[in-house]
Amino acid sequence: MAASIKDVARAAGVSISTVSNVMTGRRPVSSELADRVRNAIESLSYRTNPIASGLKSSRTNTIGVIITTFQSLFFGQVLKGIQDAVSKKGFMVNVFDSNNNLANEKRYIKQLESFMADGVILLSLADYNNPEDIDYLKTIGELSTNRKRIPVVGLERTLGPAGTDAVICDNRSAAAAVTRHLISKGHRRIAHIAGIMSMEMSRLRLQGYRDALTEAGVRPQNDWIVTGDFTPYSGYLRMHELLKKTNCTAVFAANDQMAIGAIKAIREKDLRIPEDIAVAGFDDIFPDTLITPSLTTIHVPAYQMGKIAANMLLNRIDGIAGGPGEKLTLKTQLIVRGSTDAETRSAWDLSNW
Amino acid sequence: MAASIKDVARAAGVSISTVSNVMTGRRPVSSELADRVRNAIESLSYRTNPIASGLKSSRTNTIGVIITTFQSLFFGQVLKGIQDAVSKKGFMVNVFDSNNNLANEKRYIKQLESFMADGVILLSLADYNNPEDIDYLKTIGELSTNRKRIPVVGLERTLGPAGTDAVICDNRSAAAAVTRHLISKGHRRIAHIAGIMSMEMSRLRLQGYRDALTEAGVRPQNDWIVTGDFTPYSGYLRMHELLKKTNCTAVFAANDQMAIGAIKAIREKDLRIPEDIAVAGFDDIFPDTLITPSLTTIHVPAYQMGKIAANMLLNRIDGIAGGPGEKLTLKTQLIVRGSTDAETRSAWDLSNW
DNA sequence: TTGTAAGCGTTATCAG
DNA sequence: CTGATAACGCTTACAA
Repeated sequence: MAASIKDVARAAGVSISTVSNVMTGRRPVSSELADRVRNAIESLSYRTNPIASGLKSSRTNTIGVIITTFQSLFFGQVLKGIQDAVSKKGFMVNVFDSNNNLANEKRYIKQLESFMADGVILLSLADYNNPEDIDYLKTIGELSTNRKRIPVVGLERTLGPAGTDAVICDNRSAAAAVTRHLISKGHRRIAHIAGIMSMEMSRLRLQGYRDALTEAGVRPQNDWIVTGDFTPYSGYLRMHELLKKTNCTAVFAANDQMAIGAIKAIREKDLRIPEDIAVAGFDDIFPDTLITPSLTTIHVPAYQMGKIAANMLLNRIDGIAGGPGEKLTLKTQLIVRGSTDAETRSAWDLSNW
Repeated sequence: MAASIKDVARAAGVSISTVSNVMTGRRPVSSELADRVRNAIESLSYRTNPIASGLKSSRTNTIGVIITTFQSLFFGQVLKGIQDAVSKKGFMVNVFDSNNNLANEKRYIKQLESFMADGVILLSLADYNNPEDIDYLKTIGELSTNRKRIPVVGLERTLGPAGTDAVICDNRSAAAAVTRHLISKGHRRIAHIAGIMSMEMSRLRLQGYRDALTEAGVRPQNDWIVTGDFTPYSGYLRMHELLKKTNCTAVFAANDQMAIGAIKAIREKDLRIPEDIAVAGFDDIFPDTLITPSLTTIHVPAYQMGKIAANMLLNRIDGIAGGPGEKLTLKTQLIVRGSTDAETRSAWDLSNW
C-alpha cells in the first residue's frame, strides 16, 4: 500500500497539515521541520493521492479533449500539440472521439463534468443555427462560469455568443484564397465538396468559395456543390456524382481527405489532373505530398492549434486569464502543388509523421 | 453546484445509505423507498461523484494508455480500438505519448499509479536484456499483483517473465515471410532497416529476416543491416547509407514509415522500384496504397489489437479473468504490392482513415 | 510557525 | 430492509 500523508507525518514527527504545507508550499514551514518531512517523503516515496486531493480541492489535473474522430490526421497533430503543452504542467489528457455524433459529445461532456475535469478542449458538433442545440451550447458556456468553473476552449469554432475561448483558423478567407487560385488558373466552373454542414467550419469554407466566385463574376450553380463527411470515401463518392452531373474543370474539397478521394474518382474516369480537372483541398496533411500529383491545399498549423488551445485553457485554469472569451485566429497559407499546377513538382515531405 | 447524495437523501426522506444502495444495487431496497429515491435522483439530476466514489472504492473508471508516439498511424488505429472497447463500459482513457523515451514512460506509469487508474495498456520501451530495466519491469509486474491491483496489458510485447497479459503479433515469422517473398522474387542481397533495437518487436523482425536468409543459404552481411527509429526520415537516411555501402537489390524495413522514407532515397538516385531495388515494409498503414508504386507489407490488425487489449484489460479489472498472464498472438498477412512485384497494381484504399 | 479538526461525497460496517 | 456512522486521504480554517 502506498504511503499516505499520515504515514509521512508520523515518520517525520509532525502533523499532517505540516506535511501538506511542505508538499504544496502554500504556507511557510520552518526549514528544520521541512527537512524532516522531506526525508520522510523520500524514504516512504510518498506522493499525494490526486483523488483525495481532488475531492477536497475539486482539482483533478485532468483535461478532457473531445474531437470528432481519431481517424483524422489533422486531429492527431492537434492532440500531439495539446499533449505537449499540458504534460509539462503535470496534467493528464482524457480523450474522446465523438465519432461525429452530437449525442456522444454531450455524453462525454457530462462525464467530464462529473469527473471534475479541470478543463475541456472541444470540437463541437452543435450548431447554433439549430434551435435544438442552443440550450446545449448555453450549458457549455455556463460550464465556464459555474461555481464549478470548468473552462472550455473551442477548436475550429466559437462556442456560441456567450464567448468562451476559441482557437480557429480563417476558414472563409482561406477558402476564398484557394478558390481564387483556381480562378487564376483559368477555371470558371469550379465545384465544391463541402464538409459536414452542421459544423461552422464547413459553412465558412463554403462561404469563402462563394465569395471568390462572386468576386470573379461567376454564379455558382447548385449542381456544383455537394456535401461529404470529411472522409476520403465520401470525397470519392461525391466526386463521381459531380463527374456525372456537371462539366466542372476544377474542384475544391473542404478537406484533404475528401480531395484525395476525389482524385481517385477522377482517375477512374481516365481524366488527367490538373489538365482535365484541377483539385484542391484544405488542411495540409502529410499524404498530400505522397500522392501523384501532389495536392494543392491550405496549410493549417494543426500542432500549433492544439498547443495554443491547451495554453489558453491552462491560463484559464490557473486563473491567469480572466474576463470574456478570447478568439484567436491562426494564419493559414495557400500551398500550390501539382494537382492544380502541372509545373509544380514537390518532393515527399517526410517530417512530422 | 451539482446535487450530492445528501441532497437526494433529504429530498427522498431516506438515509444516504439507502440512496447509495439504490445507485449501486449492491443491497436490496424496498420498492417503495427505491421509487422515492429514483424520483429524487431524477428531479435533482443526480449523478454519483466518481472522485468521491473512487476515493472510497479505489476505482476511477479510467484506464491509462501509453504508446511510443502519437505520430504513428499504426497507434492511431490501436487507440481507436481501445476507445471503442472501453467507452461502452463507461471508462475514460488517459493517453500518454512516451515519445520513445523510457524516462517518460516511467513517469507516466507513476502518474497513472498514483491516479489509481483501473488498468494500463502499455507499449513499453524497457528492455529485459538490459539489467537496468529489469527492476522497472518487475515493478510493472507487481502492479498487477499488488494490493492496489492495477492490471497491465502489454502491447506488441510481453512485459517480462512475470507474465502479465499481452497482445502481440507474430513478428518473427511475419518478417521471415516477407523476406522469403523477396527471395522468391530472385533477390539474394537483401538489406534490412531495423527499428529501435531496445524494443523486442524490432529484434524479432530482425530475427525473422535472418531466419529466412539462412534458410535460403544466404549469409547476411553486417553491412546490410542498419537501424532507424521507425520514422520516415530515419528510413530515408539509412537507405542512403545502404545505397552507398552495399549493392543490395532489395530492402525490408521494420515498418512502413521507414520503407516509405527508403523509397524516397532510392528515387533520388534514379533507381527504379522494384526493378532495381525492391522494397517491403511492415504494418500496412493507409499511405501504402497511395504512393507509387504501392508498398508490399505485412498487414497487422491494429484496430483489433487495441480492441482485444482493452477487452483483456477489462476482464482483469472486473475480475472475470484470473490466473497467470495470457499472451495472445494475432495473425498477420503478407500483402504483395508494386514495390516488390511490378505486375501487381493496387488501387488507393480509402477505407478507415 | 505549528497542530487540531472539520469537512469533501462516497462506500461499507455495524446495529437496529 | 434501513439508518447512523466511521472511514478513504487530503486541504484549510481556526486555534494555539
